[in-house]
Parts: sequence; structure tokens; C-alpha cells
Amino acid sequence: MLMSNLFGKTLRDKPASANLISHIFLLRGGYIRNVCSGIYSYLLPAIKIQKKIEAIIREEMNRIDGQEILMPVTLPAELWEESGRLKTIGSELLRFKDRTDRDMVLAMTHEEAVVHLAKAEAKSYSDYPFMLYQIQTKFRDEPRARGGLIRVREFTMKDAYSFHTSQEDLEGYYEKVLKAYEAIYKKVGLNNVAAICSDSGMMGGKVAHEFMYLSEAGEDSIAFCDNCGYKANVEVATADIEKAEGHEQDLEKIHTPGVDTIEKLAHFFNVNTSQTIKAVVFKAKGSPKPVVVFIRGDLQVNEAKLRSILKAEVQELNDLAEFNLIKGAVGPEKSFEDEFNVIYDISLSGEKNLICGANEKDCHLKGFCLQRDIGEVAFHDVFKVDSDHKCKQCGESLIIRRGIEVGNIFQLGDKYTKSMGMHYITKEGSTATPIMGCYGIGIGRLLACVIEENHDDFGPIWPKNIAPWQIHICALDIANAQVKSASLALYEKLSEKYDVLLDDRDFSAGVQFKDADLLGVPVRVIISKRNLSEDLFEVKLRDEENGKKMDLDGLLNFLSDYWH
RNA sequence: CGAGGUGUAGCUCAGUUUGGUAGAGUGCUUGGUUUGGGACCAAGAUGCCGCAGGUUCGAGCCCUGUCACCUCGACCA
Repeated sequence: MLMSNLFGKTLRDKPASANLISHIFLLRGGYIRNVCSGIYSYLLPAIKIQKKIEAIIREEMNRIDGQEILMPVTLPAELWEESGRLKTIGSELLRFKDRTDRDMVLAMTHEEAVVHLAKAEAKSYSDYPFMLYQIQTKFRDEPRARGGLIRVREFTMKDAYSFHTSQEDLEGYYEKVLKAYEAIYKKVGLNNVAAICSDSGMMGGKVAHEFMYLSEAGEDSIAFCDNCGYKANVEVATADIEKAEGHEQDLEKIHTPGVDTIEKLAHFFNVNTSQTIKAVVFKAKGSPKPVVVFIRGDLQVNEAKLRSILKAEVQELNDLAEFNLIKGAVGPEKSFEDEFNVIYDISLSGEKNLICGANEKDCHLKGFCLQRDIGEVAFHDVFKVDSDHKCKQCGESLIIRRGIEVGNIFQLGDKYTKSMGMHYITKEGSTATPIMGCYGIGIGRLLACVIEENHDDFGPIWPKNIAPWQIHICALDIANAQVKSASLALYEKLSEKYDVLLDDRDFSAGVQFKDADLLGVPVRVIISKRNLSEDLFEVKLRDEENGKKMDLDGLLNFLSDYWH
């Protein structure tokens, strides 16, 4: 490839719309261009990298007996009706009608499509197990795109689906996928990835792992115990809060937006406001009753946990007026539970940790004992783990780190096969429902994360396996006939074995070097009058400060060694 | 959906206070001088000042509405 023919320009300035390292370099280097929020065009360098990432993924998927298929992006809404997700998924699923007024969707994931495909083929136990995967466009109408390729609305995803006749078989295969994923991240040059237990969210199912690239730029929070290895997304993480330090000493720091709420709720318990308990009120989608969560004063409510207990979307309420709480709608003859969906956090279950009420404007008092003052109740784990909490397994302090989700794997069970009526005949001749796993990797996001992990001040430093080109030749002063002929000769020679980019533009050394940095090719060969006068080529590796001079044979040996 | 911010040349941004001929740098085109970390000189091209109404003799600037984009939150395979 001649750089004079390469479509797309590098940018000198940091684009105003970008703040994240990967986003800045992707724009500055001419890898991607924005079309509208969360939707990008990919230019040649990004395509070349993406294809190499895809090749690595294909290799690993094939290794665990995956079969590549390709399903459509456009699906009839009936399929989603069957699984029930047409209703349960909100506006992130793009819906539209075709010319005959038929309801259609743009697939954001392909469980429905793959079950539709598989149920017509896999009729016998002997057809199982099998795994199908594709690398294909997904559309998710995200409420807010962010960070360049980190969070987009249209993207390429590898999604895989496995089908099994037993939970044991699924679990065994799930382990294989987990290993394959670890191999993929390692091969693309992303080392700082942790597999952690996660909330299965809208996908359903029980066991799920997220692969988190740990980075300050991350959108998720993960609780780690560096002592015993416990790790979990804060959405599902738990801790030994009885051993939390300092929650009593820190009382004055505790901020409670709902103090007003607490006071107004207090009389239902026949306690005065100096003994109230921290209460946080939520609205649950589809339920007329407000949800009241009682929790220790130094803890926050984890809305993800609450959502999974209630199996409904929740939204915190700061204004209770709309629920007639205060207007006497609840009299002493009615119990609190009649009017509210009450959740007691497990932080209230210990005798020792007597909680907290509001006596001053925005803090809690200790001295409230739930079991003594209210009576026996059931408790749920609804609190949000924080960094001063102690690991439940070993008692050491937990650390909260940020992460970007670069993949996930789920044991789906029969959620889709059952709802969509997929069956097979067992060895004994009876009918059974297969169970599924599903496994995803967002490729663009992975590419962006590789930049987050591999860059310097001047641009990305692409790992060998996914670099857009193998060798980048800088021809300094190509207007000089000697430089020109030497550059073209070397370009042709190296192109026999390698994927080479030749900067044949008559630009100053500085411009060529800056652009080369932005393209991040691992090996740079510099041809100049100065080097030619010694009959030498200069080789500079992208991740090293200084170059080395060598003759043609030395160069060829070096390259064949480097790219074995 | 909640809070905040920004829309002026391909890109980065000034100009808006106090209404009066549309600006700079960079990029682009041409010619010349240069050639080891975004060189220099000269000449050029490039704008529905996001869009729509309104006020005014006159609007990039004031008013109203609207759209888009960015950040934080909410949501998220």
C-alpha cells in the first residue's frame, strides 16, 4: 500500500468530541469517522485491524468446535414475540415496519434467530451438542453512546450459541469457552482482562461471566479482593458488612437525600423521628405499590440487586407526593406491608448493628434495632458494595476498580428453547427441551481497548498480531531520485513476504513520523539520503525509542526473525 | 429520561458583553525554497455562523422554538 493512495487524513488537533485516548487516536489516525451519535464509518486501517481480530476469534471458536453461520440483521418481530422479549425490552430494540406493514426489528442479539434456525434441524439427541457462531452487525439503540467505539449503537459482534442436552454438558462447554476467551484477549494483546461473575440482566439464565478490561476509562465497577481472588461486578457483589470499618464514626458524613422521606415514614413504625431508619423509596415498573428499602445508614441501595429481586425496572423517588404517603392514605389499622412493597436489607439483620435514624438534617443515628422495634422480617441483599467493605471469603478489604466489558458468556438454560418450543427426541424416545449457552465479544470495543492498553503520547502501538500493516517504510525526501528508487525497490522486495505501507509522500520527516506513530505499525524502516550514503537501512520499532541501522541482508534477517 | 455544556471553513477555535461588509491557526490548491520529529516564502480556493420563526433600517450576536453533538447520571448483550 502506498500512503499517497491511502484514503483518509490524520488530524493534528484533538477532536473536540473526543476525550478518551482510544477515541482521540482513532479519529486522529484516520481509523474511524463519526456519522451520528454512536454510529461510525471504518476506514482501511481500522478494517485491517478488525479483520485480524476476527481471524483470531474465528480460530479460537473453530478450535472449540464452533461452526460459523450468518444470520440476518433484520428479523420479523414475531420471533421476538415468541421469546417474550418484544415486550420486555425497551426502546433499545429498534422496531419498524416493512412495506406490507409487517412488524420488524433490527437484531440487537440473536438468541431468537438462532433458536429459530436450530429447532428445525436439531431434532435428535444425537445432533447435540453443537455451537453456532457469527461475526455480524448488531444494532442497539443505546440511550447514550460514549467514548468513541467503547459504547456505540451499531457494531460488529461475534456472538456464539451452544446447545446441550444436559446442564453438565453446558457447564463443561462453558469452561471451554471461558478458556477460549482468555486466549483471544491474550492474542489480540489485551492483558489486563478479568473474568468476573455478573448479573445476567435481560439475557436471563443463572451463571454468567463478564470479561472486564480494567481501565480508569471503564463504565462498570468491579469489587476485587486481592487477597483471596474474589471478584464481582458491583451490581451483584456482596461483602461482609458487619466488619465494615468506620460506619459509626462516619455518621456525620452520611448524606441522605431522603431525610424528608424518613421522617414521613417514621410514624408508620410508631417511632419518633430521632429513631427512624434509613429508607429509600423506589417506583417499580408495573407495580402500583411504591417500594421502600430499609438499609443501614452508611450503605447505599444497589438498584441492580433491587431490580433482580423485584424483577422489574426501578427508579428512585425523591418526591413522595405522588404516592399519597403523607396524606393519611395509610392509617394505623393498615399494616405497612399493605401499602408498600417493603425490602429489608441484610445489613439490618445483625443484632449488633443497630442502625440509624435521622436526627439532624442529613445524617443518621445509631440505636435503631429492627428486630426489637419492628419484629421478625425477611432480609435481602440489596446494599451496594463499597471500597471499605470486607471480603466475605477472607475478610480483607475490597478494592473497587473500573472496567470495560469486552465480552460475556451466559448459561442461558432453557429460557429461549422453552419459550420458542424447541424440542428433541431423547435416546429413550421421550421429548426434551435443550439448554443453551451464549457468548459474545464486541469487536470494535475490543479494538478500542487494545489502544487504551497499548499506546504512547503519539498514538497506538499495535500488537504484532493485529497491526494494520507489518512494516511501515518512511521515504524521507522522496523527490530525491536515489531515495525514490531505493524506497520503491525495498517496498517491492518486502511486499513479497510482508504487508507493507510505504510513505511515498513528499512530506517532511516530522510529518511522516507523526503519521507513522498514529498508524502504530510495529516495524518502521527509514530510508534517507543519510542512510543510503552508508548503504544502510534504519529500523525503528514502534515501542522502542531508538532505531538500529543495518544493511539489506541484516534487514531481511531481522524482519524474518521478528515476524517469524 | 434527569443535570450541565457546545453548535462559526475539512479540523481546532476567536468573534456574541455593547447588533453595522465573516476571522485566525492548521489543513487544502498552485509556484518556489527546504528535508531526521507536524519546516519556510508567496499567491489562491473554501462559510445558509446547526435549523425555523421573531425583533430591527440592519442579526453570527438580541428573543422564541427546534434539532444535533459532548459530559455526568439513569439504562445497557
